[in-house]
Amino acid sequence: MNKIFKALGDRNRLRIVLSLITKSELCACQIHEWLGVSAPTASNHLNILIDTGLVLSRKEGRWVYYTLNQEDASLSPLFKWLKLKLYHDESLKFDIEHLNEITSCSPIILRRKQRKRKNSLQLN
Amino acid sequence: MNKIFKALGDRNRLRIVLSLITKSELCACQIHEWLGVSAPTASNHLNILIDTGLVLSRKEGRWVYYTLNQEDASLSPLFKWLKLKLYHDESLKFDIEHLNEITSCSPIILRRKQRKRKNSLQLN
DNA sequence: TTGACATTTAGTCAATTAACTAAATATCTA
DNA sequence: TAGATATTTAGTTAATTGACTAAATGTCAA
Repeated sequence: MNKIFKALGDRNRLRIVLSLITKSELCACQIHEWLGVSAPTASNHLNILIDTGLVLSRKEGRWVYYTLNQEDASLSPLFKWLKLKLYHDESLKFDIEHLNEITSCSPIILRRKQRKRKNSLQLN
Repeated sequence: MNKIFKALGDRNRLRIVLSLITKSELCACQIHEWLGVSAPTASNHLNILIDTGLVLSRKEGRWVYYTLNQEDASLSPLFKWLKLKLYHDESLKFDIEHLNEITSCSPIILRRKQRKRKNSLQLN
């Protein structure tokens, strides 16, 4: 149980779980983009969440997709509480709304944009 | 919300909350004795729990008593989940059972015992 | 009123953690 | 098959944290 709280005690890992409550499935690059951290950092957080059993992953070629672990029934009261809290917290709702911009296109298109941005930064 | 998880992410603070789920009210010295940490360390943890709103305190002369914050209704699903988890976790139940030895006498008697122990250690 | 005593505050220190970059791995596609 | 690309692993570093001791605060009781 302590492991679960330790996992959710980090702001970015809590944000990942909240994003999966509202979006049900996201790929690594979407999460990394949304959190605003490097890909390795996001990967590390995701692995910690998987280790605690809060999150499940599914590999599809080069892409990895993440969902909440709905299979573990003992977690559902916790997820329910998180959902409730999310609805009542304006700043969290605002944070989550930015997800829509990222999920409005497919991960492939998102990645193309990310590369473009990176290249234009190198020109400066 | 993140503050709450940060608070419960520490093993000793989670133990305090679990002890208050089973004992409803405990004084600072009982908690300090049970956790097995110094009085200042226990005091610090208790203040963090009060700051998050998870715990309430009541001062009675030199003694300070702590309870769960049952006034905040939004916390009750969380406490309910903790209680459920506690019942299903053998190692936690075992840990909590040691509380009975500490709460089997009044805080005043407990303190007398603590002082006795400390004095006998200084003789060595 | 003085000394004992429950708790808190202040200050220090070692361990943990979360971030980053660089490099490795694995998979797709031209 | 070679190069591009999505993700992970390794290694480094700065910031945070949780523990301790010493000293301060506030309360009781002789």
